Amino acid sequence: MSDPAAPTSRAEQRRRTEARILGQARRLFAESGYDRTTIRAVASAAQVDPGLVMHYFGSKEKLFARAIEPGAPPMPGGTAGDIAEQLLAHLRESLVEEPVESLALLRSMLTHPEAAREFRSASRTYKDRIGEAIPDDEGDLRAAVVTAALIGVVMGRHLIKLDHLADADPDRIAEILRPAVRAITRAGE
Amino acid sequence: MSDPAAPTSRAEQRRRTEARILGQARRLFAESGYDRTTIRAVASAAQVDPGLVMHYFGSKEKLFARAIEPGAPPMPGGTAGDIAEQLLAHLRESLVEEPVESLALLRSMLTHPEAAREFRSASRTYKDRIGEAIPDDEGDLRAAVVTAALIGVVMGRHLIKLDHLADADPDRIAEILRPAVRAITRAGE
DNA sequence: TGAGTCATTCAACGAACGTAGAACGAACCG
DNA sequence: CGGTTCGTTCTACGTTCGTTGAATGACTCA
Repeated sequence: MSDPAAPTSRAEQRRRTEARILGQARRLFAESGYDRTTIRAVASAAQVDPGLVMHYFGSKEKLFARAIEPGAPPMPGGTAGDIAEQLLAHLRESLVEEPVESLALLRSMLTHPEAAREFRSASRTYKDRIGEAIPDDEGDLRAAVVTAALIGVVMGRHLIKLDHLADADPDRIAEILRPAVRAITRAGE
Repeated sequence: MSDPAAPTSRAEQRRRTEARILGQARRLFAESGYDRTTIRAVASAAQVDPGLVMHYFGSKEKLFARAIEPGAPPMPGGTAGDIAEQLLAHLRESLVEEPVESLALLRSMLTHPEAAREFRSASRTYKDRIGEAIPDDEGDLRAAVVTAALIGVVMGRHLIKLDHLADADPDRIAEILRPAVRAITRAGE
């Protein structure tokens, strides 16, 4: 079986298998959340033995941690007006395609304490940056409000699949939200 | 029949026990979600045998259904401006005290399919009513957007407990959101 | 008072899960 | 070529859970 076109070295094979497992884990965590996603199901989806998943990732908890690893959300900056536009742009991106790692985290954060902690700390720096740019003595609160509201919209579309929201044009949604986001962040005041 | 000193009739006792179980179930479902709340934990919290919970409610699924039974959310109506104010008033209520039944539903809707279905159908009539009042050819979308955004805020406060949002004054939050809600619902245009 | 209803408990089953460790076989290396 | 590494599978253990059916004992009512 001399196959020059298929360089299946052992290290390479391992990398591929691990990536396949992690990909299926992300997909399943995003679809069903932490508790309802079993190691067995991930292994089966990746066409691998459950024991192998344990061997590579150590535990279900560690597999989950890897699955929701930072997607490095674009840090906003600039004036309040700039930030408002950046928030809307980021929202639009999150609406057009499903950000699998983010959805895995969002799906699980209400039921899995570790996911909740991860999300809180991830959103903290994000919000702080926004809060600084808001010319108001309650900038932090405004930052939290706009963050929560936008997350609600993303969840409503991808996870809850609310009517009219699940299949609407992302540009229209962003358009509708623009004045709202600008109002909350006090852009242009 | 005349037992003034012993208010413990059998029927009465049963009603109380059932109510105690249901109350603890609501609390635990709201705290931990469907999957992480066990029949055993509910029974233990209600100081009762797990078998009794089954005997009274039939199954965990049916217990959950009872726990999230409609809280009859106030149906909005009137002009777009009226509705915006009603939404803000309802939001304020949901921020001051934790609406346990609603939280049980919200906490579980991302991971429990039945809860998701229940939430979608519950929010449907709610959104429809809002959509009708919005003077716009995309009123339905605007209704869905404002609903999702407000849910995000309630979740951010009670379930995720975002900094600055979890302990802020409900009136301030409603105040910050007023122009946003009015913009999305096109109130006063 | 005695038979029967019914609230409640007890013990146990079967399934599913995370996890551990032994075992196999092919790729690697000297 | 022979030994070793290592990717991978197999089998099984212990726990937890939803659920069940029999058993208990106090209340009800004729």
